[in-house]
Amino acid sequence: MKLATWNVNSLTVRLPQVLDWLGANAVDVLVLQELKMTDDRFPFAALQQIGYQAHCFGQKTYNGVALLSRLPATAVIRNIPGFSDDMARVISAEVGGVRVIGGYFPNGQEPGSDKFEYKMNWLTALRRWIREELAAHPKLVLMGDYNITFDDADVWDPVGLKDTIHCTEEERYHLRALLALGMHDAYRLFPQEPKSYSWWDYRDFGFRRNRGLRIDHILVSEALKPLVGSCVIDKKPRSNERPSDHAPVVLQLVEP
DNA sequence: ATGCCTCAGCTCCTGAGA
Repeated sequence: MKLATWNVNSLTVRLPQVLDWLGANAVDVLVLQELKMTDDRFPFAALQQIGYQAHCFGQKTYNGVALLSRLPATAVIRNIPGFSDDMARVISAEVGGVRVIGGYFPNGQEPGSDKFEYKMNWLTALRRWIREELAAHPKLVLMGDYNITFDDADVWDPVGLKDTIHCTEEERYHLRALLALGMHDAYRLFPQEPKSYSWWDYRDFGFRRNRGLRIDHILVSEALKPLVGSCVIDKKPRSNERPSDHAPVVLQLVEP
């Protein structure tokens, strides 16, 4: 079973690239972030034609997430139960015996801002919910655009970007707290090239100079950890014409 | 350089992203 996450930064613009990518990468589940479209514009038909059913949770202009799968997805939940939120950031479902959660974590803008406080509250609510979900569904994957780096290895300029958004101790505390629930950063279960990132700024030739951050993550539960065969960042789509600024991250689960 | 790029929309500028 292959699962992937990709922040597409507008599905309207990126749909052809998503269809191409799915044609070349036979994943079973793909979660998307930053659709930037309402549900009535979601391309169900185009995805169905290439063998994917989809559940979406859209929003005008900002945010918006979706879960695509070959097998039926059941018990679909939108956003974090019990956490009132007017932004569409989370979609989750049961697929092939695995609880799959796709999330577009808040950006946070700047430490000390209202948006940063919202990010902290959102992360606290997420963790409370994930703790419950893990108890009910031991085989769980939490993936998406976390908008947080784990440590300096995830940052192209750890000195210059110290304590800036995505790199603060407060944000990283919440990432480690998810690990403390028994989750594992699938990417770091394997040796990886140094300076591996999942996002590069559009400005100043960020991708060409590999000035990036690793902020898109796949966390797997204890029960799934032994089944993780590989976890890779696919940098190819970042070289497309009109690319998303994020690359897809792909997880391979093997049979037990 | 409170910009550099990209996207959406109350679209020829602004807000937001990261």
